[in-house]
Amino acid sequence: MERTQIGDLRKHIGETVRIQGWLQTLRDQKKMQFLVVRDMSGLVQVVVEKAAMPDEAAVISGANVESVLTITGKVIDNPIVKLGGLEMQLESVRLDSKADAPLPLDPSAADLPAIDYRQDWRFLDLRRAENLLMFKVQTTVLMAMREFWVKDNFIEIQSPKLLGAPSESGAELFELPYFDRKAYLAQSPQFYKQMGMAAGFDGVFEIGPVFRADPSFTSRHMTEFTSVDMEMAYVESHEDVMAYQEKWLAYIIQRVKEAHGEEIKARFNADIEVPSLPFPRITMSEALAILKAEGYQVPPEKKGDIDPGGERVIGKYVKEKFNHDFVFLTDWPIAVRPFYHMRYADAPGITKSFDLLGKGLEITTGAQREHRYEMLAEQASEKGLNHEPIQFYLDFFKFGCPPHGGFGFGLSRFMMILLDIPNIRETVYLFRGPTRLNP
RNA sequence: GACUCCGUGGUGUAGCCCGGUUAGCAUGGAACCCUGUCGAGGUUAAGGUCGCCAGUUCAAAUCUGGUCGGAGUCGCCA
Repeated sequence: MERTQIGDLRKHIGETVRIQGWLQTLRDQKKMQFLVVRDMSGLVQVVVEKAAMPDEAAVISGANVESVLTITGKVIDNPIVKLGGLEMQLESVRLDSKADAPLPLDPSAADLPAIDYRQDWRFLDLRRAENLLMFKVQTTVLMAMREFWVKDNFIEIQSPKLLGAPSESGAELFELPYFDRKAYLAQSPQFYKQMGMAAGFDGVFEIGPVFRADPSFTSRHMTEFTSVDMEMAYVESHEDVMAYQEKWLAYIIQRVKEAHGEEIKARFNADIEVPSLPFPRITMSEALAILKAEGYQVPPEKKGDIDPGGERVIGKYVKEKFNHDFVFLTDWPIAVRPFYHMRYADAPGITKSFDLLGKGLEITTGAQREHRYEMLAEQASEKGLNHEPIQFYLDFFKFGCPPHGGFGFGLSRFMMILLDIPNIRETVYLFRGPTRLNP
């Protein structure tokens, strides 16, 4: 008999079907057994009259909660049953995998253990309905991203994560032995996605891991995370990149709303709203003025940058003033931007760059890139960078490279703001941080 | 790297401020009971020398110092 999804049982009233899943609850009474069985699609109550089937009842009595069962039985419409108004009358049962008792972590318990403990038992934690939904949503997000790009003839790339030389700063690179020399884990696909521009791919994107050796202990940092990166050719300015990104994001959110909006509301109490276009844009000098007017003191050593507290204030300001969850902060001073960001011809102290804040959280950095070899080389020197390790990169711009721009986007940070989840460790399959390498 | 807070049975917590009887509660696990239960219910017993080390004291979960672990904020960023 084929397996029936529990969520589809309503279509099989009166039929005998086969379900497979976890024993979530067992109420073992003198004459009757009531079991709640869970699969990815839902929950169902299964009833057993002990006297009628003593062998089956014995198997069930010996199975602990979270054991995996295969059950056949007849689907009965029964409005008295609180769980979906239907139940299955058991005909046969097979114990496929017995769970030990007690469980270190009960996926259906009302109280949640601390996040550190849950990470130790992540596979059990992931059995929780919230987490299943989280990854269903993430799958939809990733698919929508690809759909949007593929429709626009973007090329998907996989750039190497093993690097031969520290490039940009080097401070946050993980170093590892590589045969008889050293290698480094990529902290960004930045240079390699720009190579796609020089390669004649008009648009490229990459969704893949990046590694940052930052000893950051916050609710929004990881040492390994999934970066969503894109680069597009023939832009006139960073405005073209922002205009693209906001359409892209609105499409993704639209797809999430269609596929999961109601369930997200029920499980996370988060409203999925498709953002209006265009997103508000605020230049950095405006942002600093707004913060001043709001009475927020940016630490003086920030030199034109904004600290996380300031970003939250800007996020709140934009919500109140424009009723918008997103805001582009544009035109950052060169001091706080990398050498490859293009600068304004008429204002060389300002880059044609942006950050995207979602609900006050930084989820993207983007810019038009400097594609003129001489300018780029000069800006690298100005930042005190040795040309030798980045010469392969500078070469991209020596033999014809279209003007271009792009962005990097934090997948898990986006999941945080989408589902109103305060800790990034909740939004990632397995968390990696300075003190977390297992499981 | 800096700072703040936390560390009590498997899990979540009360007690800590104002040291002093068997460290309380909930949940989970075990056994038994229970005309269909549904956050099931009932009874019983079990499970902790209060992260670790040292100190103060007649006496420390409680006060002090150190140490380890965790959470968070900042720096850095996605």
